[in-house]
Amino acid sequence: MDLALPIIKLEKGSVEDEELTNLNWLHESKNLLNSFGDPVLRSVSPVQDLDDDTPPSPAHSDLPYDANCLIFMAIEDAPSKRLPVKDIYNWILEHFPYFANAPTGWKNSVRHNLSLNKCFKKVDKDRSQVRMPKSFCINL
DNA sequence: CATGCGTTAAACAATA
DNA sequence: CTATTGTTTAACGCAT
Repeated sequence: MDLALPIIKLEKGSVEDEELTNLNWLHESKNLLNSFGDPVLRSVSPVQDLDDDTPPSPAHSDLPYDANCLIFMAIEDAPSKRLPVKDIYNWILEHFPYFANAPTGWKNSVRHNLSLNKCFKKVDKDRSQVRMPKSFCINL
């Protein structure tokens, strides 16, 4: 149990950072949630494109991926590697219709993860730009 | 069987 | 004062 830094579990380390570089699936987005119309949509789609190390049926719950991963992706996708809480919510909502109106309290979970994990760090405006009061970024 | 991890709920301090 | 944001506990369920 050394530890060093558990951070996200990167498979074995031979497939480099797929998650970080594999954000190609969200490229322009915009028409990702275009096939709406049914309240029984399954979502969990943008990812089926990924390799396959995480099949969509780990006996989990309804969540396609861990909140941790979603937050990670959201921040990584950000223009400057940092996002305010509200934008994180927004990012998730825009990419995963699942959260549109299902669970109650997933936002709470997001905040919880942001605070709990060492992977995310809170930063203030520092001496950069004026907009953006506080944001989270990935703590490498 | 015990421990660790992730998720959810909820009680709150701190700010905006 | 209200709403949002941030931190922290505790309780479960599941995997190791």
